[in-house]
Amino acid sequence: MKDVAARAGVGLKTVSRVVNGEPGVTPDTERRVQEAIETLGFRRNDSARVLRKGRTATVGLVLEDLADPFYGPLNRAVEEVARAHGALLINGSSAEDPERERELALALCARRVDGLIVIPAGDDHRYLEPEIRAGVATVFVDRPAGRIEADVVLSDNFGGARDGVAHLIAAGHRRIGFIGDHPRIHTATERLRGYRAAMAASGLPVDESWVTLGPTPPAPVAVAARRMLSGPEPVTALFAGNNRVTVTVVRVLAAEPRPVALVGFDDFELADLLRPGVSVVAQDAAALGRVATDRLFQRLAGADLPPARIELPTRLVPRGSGELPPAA
Amino acid sequence: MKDVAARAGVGLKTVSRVVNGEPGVTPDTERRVQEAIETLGFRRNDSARVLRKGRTATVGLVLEDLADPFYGPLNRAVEEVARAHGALLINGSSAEDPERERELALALCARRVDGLIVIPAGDDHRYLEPEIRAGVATVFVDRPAGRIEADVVLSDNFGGARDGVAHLIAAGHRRIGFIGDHPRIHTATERLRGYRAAMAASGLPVDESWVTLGPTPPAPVAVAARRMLSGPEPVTALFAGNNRVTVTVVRVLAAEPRPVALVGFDDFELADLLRPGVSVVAQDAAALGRVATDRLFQRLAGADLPPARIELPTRLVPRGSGELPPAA
DNA sequence: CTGAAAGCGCTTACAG
DNA sequence: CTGAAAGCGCTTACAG
Repeated sequence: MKDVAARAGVGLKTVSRVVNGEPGVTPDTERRVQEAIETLGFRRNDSARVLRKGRTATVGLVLEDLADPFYGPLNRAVEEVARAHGALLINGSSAEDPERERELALALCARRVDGLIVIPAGDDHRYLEPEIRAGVATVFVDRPAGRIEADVVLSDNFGGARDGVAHLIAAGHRRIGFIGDHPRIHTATERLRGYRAAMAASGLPVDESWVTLGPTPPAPVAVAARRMLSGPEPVTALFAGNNRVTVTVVRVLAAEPRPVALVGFDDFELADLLRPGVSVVAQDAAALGRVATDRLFQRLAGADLPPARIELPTRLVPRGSGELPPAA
Repeated sequence: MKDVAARAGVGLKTVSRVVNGEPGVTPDTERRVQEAIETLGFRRNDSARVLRKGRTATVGLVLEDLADPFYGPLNRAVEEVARAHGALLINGSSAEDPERERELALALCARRVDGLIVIPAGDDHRYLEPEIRAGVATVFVDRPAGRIEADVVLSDNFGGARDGVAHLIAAGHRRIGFIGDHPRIHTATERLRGYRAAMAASGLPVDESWVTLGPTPPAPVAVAARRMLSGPEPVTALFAGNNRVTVTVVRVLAAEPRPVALVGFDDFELADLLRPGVSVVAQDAAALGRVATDRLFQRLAGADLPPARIELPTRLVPRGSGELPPAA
């Protein structure tokens, strides 16, 4: 910038004005500065700008896995809202590891992101307290923060699971299995709570062998599903606790001799093209991201809001698998 | 940092040493500094650090759509390699708009990312020349750069499509349709070239009504597919030019009275669970991201490499739909 | 082992 | 309409 000023024969401030399109520069001066910028190949350094202005126009997003299709629309929605506010997005995966979540979130804070959106992997977020106090707007999505007061935007996991299980009960099922994520994960326990509530509401007992919470790679989920489907009193329907589980269960059911009813939490592409179509409790991932980021920018705009818990409704989508009657 | 130094009764440089874990500080001094950091809630400002050091330890990624499942694994692979080198990832979607790609790429450069990975939407990247000259390592992925010399990592689009179409021909088809993306997109024309090569190699004529290149939302693709499947001499097989097209074609075929063979470019989840399973030409999206980012960090490490074109092989995955014989 | 001075490239607050 | 001075929060290069 100094070089540009020298070459154009003007002061630093004038170059700054031209670069930022500020008023108060003669057309002639502006032209000279522009020329100098071109010939010198000048490119403004935003780091220096940030250092002076305080704001970075950057939002950080910590999610579980950039490759998980569930987070794609959420990621994109956050980007779109950020873009509408002129901000860029730095994001990274926690890989469901609390320590990695922490490192990533703190690295983003050190870069002075204006705001932080976190899909929590851990259950203790007190490490963010100094950052929040220092002015980093923070919103949690999909799961609540642990041990701190903060905004959270999530789906109605309890109600969605309850409705999905009630749907299976309405189709005549009495022995219904539940396969969900690790109990450390809030959504998993909420959905299990919904399952129990639906069963209780219909006066149905729950045999604890029908319930599994644990890691959701294909192998252990398949084992759990097959176990529930064997023995003298197998379940006649399954409720899958998330999209990863659902896909594995569909694979297991394809190899079963008799039809087994299935409702899954989370919608997924092509669910309607399978035979039978897979009935799901759909949540709106894009809306989660949009609402969270809107909230973030409200805070950045100076709104003095108390920490809120915003719950988005889910939607039951019947497609066939959830309407199958119990096998004789 | 000044406050910390004052409170600990040391110089600025000593605080800097402690914060960065540099040697040459007495344990006692270090303790005093640490205490001051804690009580004052000091957090290092990386913007200032960057301004001084020159490197930002940040990589920028411009892709087409953060929500597209094809790019999820690529995105994650880039992140993992960057993370292994201690760098964070800023990314954004071009939405297949050349102007938006340009804005995004230049915004990333203004933030002084160390390197840039671009999945091109446009076909003229001369706007990046000053940046590359100024030292921004740049690698293109999935599609080559336009009008500049630069590294590019892509799949063997020509060979993959040729093999896929040859596979359909081997099953007995002679009238094969091709539905691909907009001709502005390099992968689309390469795959079409593969289609034509396979047809020519078997001495089969191509009726131009069997070929459509254009936008790939569901509606126009469905129209094109239905058109090819109607009339007195309908195609008996379809080659779908990418995963978006394949999904739509599967939907159209589900409503067709007679079986139509299908091979799609790009693999997708659940392709094996559909009936028939969808045969595809699979490319390794994660490998694309990994190889590109490795190349980027080689450049950042100072390797003096000429611009290269790295082509990754594709793999034909037969699952049923591509092995269907022509309907009688 | 420790620290004072200069500078990274911008913007802010002023003065002319 | 224009510009000189000070400063954002660090690190570098040096001296003690």
